[in-house]
Amino acid sequence: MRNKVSLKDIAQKVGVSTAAVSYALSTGKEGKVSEEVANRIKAAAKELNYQPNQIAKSLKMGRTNTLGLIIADVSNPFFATIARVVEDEANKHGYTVIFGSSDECPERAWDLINVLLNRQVDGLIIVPSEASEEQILYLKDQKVPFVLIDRYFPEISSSFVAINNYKAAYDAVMHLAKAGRKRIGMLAYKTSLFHMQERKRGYQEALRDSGLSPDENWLKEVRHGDIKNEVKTAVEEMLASDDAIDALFFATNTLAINGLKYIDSLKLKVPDDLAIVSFDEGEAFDFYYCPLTFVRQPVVELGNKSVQLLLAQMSGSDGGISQVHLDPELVIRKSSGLV
Amino acid sequence: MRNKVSLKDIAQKVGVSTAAVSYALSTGKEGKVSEEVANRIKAAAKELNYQPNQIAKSLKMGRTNTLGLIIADVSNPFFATIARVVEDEANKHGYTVIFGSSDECPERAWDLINVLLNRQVDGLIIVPSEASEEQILYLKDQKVPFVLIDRYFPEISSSFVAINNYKAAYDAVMHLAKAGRKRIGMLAYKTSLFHMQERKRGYQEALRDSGLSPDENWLKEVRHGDIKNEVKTAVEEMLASDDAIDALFFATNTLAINGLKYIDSLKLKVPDDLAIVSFDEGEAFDFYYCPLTFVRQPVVELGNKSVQLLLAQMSGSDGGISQVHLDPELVIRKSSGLV
DNA sequence: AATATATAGTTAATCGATTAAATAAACAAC
DNA sequence: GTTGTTTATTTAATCGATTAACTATATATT
Repeated sequence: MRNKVSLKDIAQKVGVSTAAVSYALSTGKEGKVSEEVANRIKAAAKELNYQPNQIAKSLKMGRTNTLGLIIADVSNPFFATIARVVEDEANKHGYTVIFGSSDECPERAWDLINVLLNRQVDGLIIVPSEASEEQILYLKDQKVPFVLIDRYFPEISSSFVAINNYKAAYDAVMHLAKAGRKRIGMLAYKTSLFHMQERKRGYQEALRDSGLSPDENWLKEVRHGDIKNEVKTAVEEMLASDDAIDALFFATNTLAINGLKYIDSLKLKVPDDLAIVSFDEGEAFDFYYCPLTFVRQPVVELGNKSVQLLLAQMSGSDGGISQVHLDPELVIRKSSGLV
Repeated sequence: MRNKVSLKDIAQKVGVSTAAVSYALSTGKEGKVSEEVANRIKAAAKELNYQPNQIAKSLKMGRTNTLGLIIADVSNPFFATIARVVEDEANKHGYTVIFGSSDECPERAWDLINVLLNRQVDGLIIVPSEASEEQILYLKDQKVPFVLIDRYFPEISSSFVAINNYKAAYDAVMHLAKAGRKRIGMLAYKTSLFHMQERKRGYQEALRDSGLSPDENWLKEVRHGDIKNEVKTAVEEMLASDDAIDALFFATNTLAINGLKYIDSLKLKVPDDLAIVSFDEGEAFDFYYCPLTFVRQPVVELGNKSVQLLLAQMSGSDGGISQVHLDPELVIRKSSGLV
């Protein structure tokens, strides 16, 4: 079909062995062939438009120069951006990225891991989904180089790049408290994943430290399935209780989008009726009438760092574990009612 | 490091040749080994957790079960969705997708094509960028199976899946005319790409057919570089002229986002001061105060069809060319001022 | 001149899976 | 009992590139 040109063809044309061709074309092997022959080989390679077969090279070398990336949800711009950043950074280092989305489903993540390992990726970057601990342990056991990103399991020792979720949530809620809000609600995902636990812990500690006694009705959790309706019900309840919330902290961008749509439908005004702080930004928020205060995650740094850690781990003899925490930034705008 | 288990290991364990193992484990070769030995082999494979090395398989078979996808811009949700759909559909057929973004830059597209071909992808799906004709001709010449998507070159005979851009624009502008608008502007990209020419043609014909004499100031084109400022200037001019526009048709979602932000800053009200129709939808529009009338492209069908055409082309003996035009749909909402 | 040392190139094994062809054993046919 | 056929299994070549080990010159050293 194509790419008929192999080392053999060049060798034949020039009248040398394939070994000579290989030496001549690979950098760093200069001494092996005379300059004159090397030039003839290079000329022939160019003339025939030789493109090396990476598959053959990979088989021989045991490396594919490919990284696998498993994100939790492509349709979420946060992860989509991570994917893009990881790809760029990997390319910069001569690596190709193959990626897939687990859609928060551990079975799908297993499939992806197998597909990627069968394709001999040199390493993996993973946003782990719930109940995927055994996958991580498996990778450790198999000594596959990998780095977790965005999320990790505190009880499993592994390399990861994540943000300080506790601090992010704490600062966000503290900010609402300082803005004079007394009844601050939080909308989170129902998951055992550590990053979400940390966000909830940050929320709770901030309430405590502000001298606000939390109402259990103020912290609602929704499942991944039918987000739209669950969010609606949750917000409804937070607003319906005797002491309805006067501020709401969204634990993720998807929660914020769904929550705000419902809040708008109630004709509630942000920030007067309800102050808002969200996790993450998003193009979607650009048209929201009230500029949102939000927790900005250092997505680019997260992505870049994960690639760098992975490459280091792959080349490093030690195979050491590095755990990186990056600090998010609270971007204060109108929706929190202070500016 | 990992995946130490090869056919050889199983062969050794069971005490047979690697050929026997290969036959026993590949479906469709049932008759080749006795059931008893086959079972022992399968048991050993499971026990050792054998995972076939796809690289070796690819080298031998000359197929990688991988498709390459080159899109024009990952940060554009339209293309991001296409990427996702293509990936899903390809997975369904047992193919993995490696993809990259040309960022509308032909040099980058060349790089990507080479990277993907070196990795022996079995076929390519491409959103061609401007001035990439020679790339397409190269692929034809090399007999690489490929399908263009979203855009194509009418002067080059190749398989593609695209929408009827002329009709989409014609319908959109006709709709504005029927809504009583007399001075309808269009904001497009400055590019020679056929799909954009078609959108402009649709706009112009619709004006003509509505008996509206087009003003040359009403059709503005911006370059990809500094979109934000160019859009601002363009919209400014369309509004400043003696007969300022009373309706505006955006040729893409990115143009719409930038244009609307600027229009909002002018305190113009949609649709009263200015009626709007946009190409494409997007999460970003969900929060726009006035629901937008827009041209909905059948993204899922586009993506699925492109994969199907490619697979057919790859398996097909004829290598025939199929050109598919899908029809977009005008979704009418408030911004065009008719509902 | 004999020996050591570069230099330039080739040979052949290797990576892991597939598969055509060869072989061996079991059984049937006449 | 020789020949033919079926069934089960192995041998060995192959895909394309890399590279250790080897060979054959040419050049340098003593």
